[in-house]
Amino acid sequence: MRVATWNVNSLKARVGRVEEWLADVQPDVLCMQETKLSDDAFPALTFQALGYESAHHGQGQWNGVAILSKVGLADVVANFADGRPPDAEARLITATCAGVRITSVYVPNGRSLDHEHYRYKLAWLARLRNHVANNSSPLDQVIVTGDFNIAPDDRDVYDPSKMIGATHVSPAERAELAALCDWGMTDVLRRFHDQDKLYSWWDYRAGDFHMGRGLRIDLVLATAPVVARSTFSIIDRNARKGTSPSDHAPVIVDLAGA
DNA sequence: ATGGTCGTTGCACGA
Repeated sequence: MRVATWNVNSLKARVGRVEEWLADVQPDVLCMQETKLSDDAFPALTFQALGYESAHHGQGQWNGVAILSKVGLADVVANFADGRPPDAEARLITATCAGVRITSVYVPNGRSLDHEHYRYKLAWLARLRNHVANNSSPLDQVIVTGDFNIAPDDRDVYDPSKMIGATHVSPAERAELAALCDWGMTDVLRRFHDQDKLYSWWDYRAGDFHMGRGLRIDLVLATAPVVARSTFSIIDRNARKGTSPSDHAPVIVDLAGA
C-alpha cells in the first residue's frame, strides 16, 4: 500500500500535474492540501476516472484538504471531531483507508511569531493532538500527514541561521509536534533517511529549488503498527520540476501488506 | 543588491 501527501497549491491550477503524477506514481492513497476549492468545484469525476474515491473538505479560495483512495474510503470526518464548534478554516479531513485511519492536515502557517495567526497555529496544533488522541489509540493504525508548516529539526532547514525568529522552527511549534510524536507517532521518512538537505518545500522565488534552499515541512506521521509495516519512504522532488509545479513536493510511504 | 514567484482576487496579500 502506497500512501502519499502533497500540498498542491491550488488543485484548479494543478489538476493536470496531479493526474500525471497519479498515473506515474500510482499511490493507493493521496492526501492533498491547499486545494483552494469549494466542495462543489472539487474534480471528483477526474479522480474517479483514475480509479480513486475521494473526500474533500474545502472552503473555496483558501485552504482545502482532500483524501483520494483506491483501497476504500470510509467514515469520513471533515474538520475536528471534538464536540467543539468547527474550525472556520478547512484544514483537516479524516477517513479510513484499508484499515488505516488517515488524516490529511494543512497546519496554519503562522506568518510571524508576533502575529495573531501564530497563536492560531499553536492552538490548532494542540487541538489536532486532542483530536487524534480522542479518536484513536497509539496501538491503532493511524497516519496524520500533510503540510505541517513545521521543520522538525535543523537538519530540515537549508540555513538555520536565516530562520532565527521565524515561524516553522520556533520551539513552541516544534514542541507541539514533539508532543504529537510523544503520544505515539513517528516521522516515517526519518526511519529511512538521516541526512540533511531533504526538503519538501522550496520558495518559488530566487531559484530556491535550483539552489537547494528548502524546508522539510510535509510529514507523514504514523503510529507504531503502521511504522512496523513501512518499507520505503521518499520525497518525490521530481514533482517540483518542470512547468507549473506546486511549491511543495509529494512525500511517499510504502507499507507492506494490504 | 537582502530582490527574485506564484496562487488567490481584484489593482493587495498570503505563502
